[in-house]
Amino acid sequence: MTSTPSAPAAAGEAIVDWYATAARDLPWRRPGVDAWAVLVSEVMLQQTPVARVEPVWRDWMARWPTPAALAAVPPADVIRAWGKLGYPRRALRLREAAIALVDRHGGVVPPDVAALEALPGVGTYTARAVACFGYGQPQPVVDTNVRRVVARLVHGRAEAGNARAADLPDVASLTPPDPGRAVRFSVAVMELGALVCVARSPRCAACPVRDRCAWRLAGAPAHDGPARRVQRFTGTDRQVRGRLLDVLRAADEPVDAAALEPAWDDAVQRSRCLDSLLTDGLVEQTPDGLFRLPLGDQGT
DNA sequence: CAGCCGTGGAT
DNA sequence: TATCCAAGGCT
Repeated sequence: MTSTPSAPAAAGEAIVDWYATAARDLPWRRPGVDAWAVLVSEVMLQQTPVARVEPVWRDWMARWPTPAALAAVPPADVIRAWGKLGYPRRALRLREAAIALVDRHGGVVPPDVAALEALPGVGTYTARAVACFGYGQPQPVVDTNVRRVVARLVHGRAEAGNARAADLPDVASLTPPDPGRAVRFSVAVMELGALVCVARSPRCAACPVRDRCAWRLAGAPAHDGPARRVQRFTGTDRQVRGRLLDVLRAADEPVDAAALEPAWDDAVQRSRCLDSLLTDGLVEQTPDGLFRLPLGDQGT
């Protein structure tokens, strides 16, 4: 005897069916892509759009197809290969994760969420994404897209709040019971948020669950809570650090402090940012006081 | 937990 | 031109 599916579960099934027809053909989703390749893609995709990640991911996977391959190269190589994806500390953490995989996991990406979360640069989202997309586990995967879909579809709100533990049960309530469909649901609901239920101008006409969406049924009310503050960039240390790193990425040889002056006029801020880059391990100083991207062991 | 950590395309 | 915001993580 069959029980009537709950309304949320029916919505989840509809989202899985939609994905079968609407999914993008992204390289890290293709058959045969292993968990290491998935992990690299997920770290690169943290706060960086798909279109900018694709070519860099291809380069990385060609150069470093295994954790052991990446673990063997100096930080300077991964910082350069990271290019302009942004947040270059992610590149360092990915290399550190590769080293941890070699040291503690036999050079293999572990399949369990707890072990994944223990890796540098791998948090709640990324650990579950790797377990689900890399190993086919029916894990709830909650990113900014999923939280926005849930906010509208389930709660009738225009925008999601900050990430909370309560997001996981919300997503679980939508997830199909069949394990295979549950895995596809995790990627499907992200895709729905990325392509249809987007932040600025949602394309509700193309939405497979528009008739069940609590937000639309409520008349698509505007966001009522406090507007989430957007981070400034111009003039911040983030910009200055980026400029300094630009100079060092382009330099074949170590450079002196004078070579970094054109990167930013304010000497106080420039110095502070250089210090922070040294602290982060994105820059190192040679014995004679010059600056370069870190060579790690092979620099000595 | 609020603030910080890059970058560039779209609006 | 200014603002938004993009598959988060860390402190």
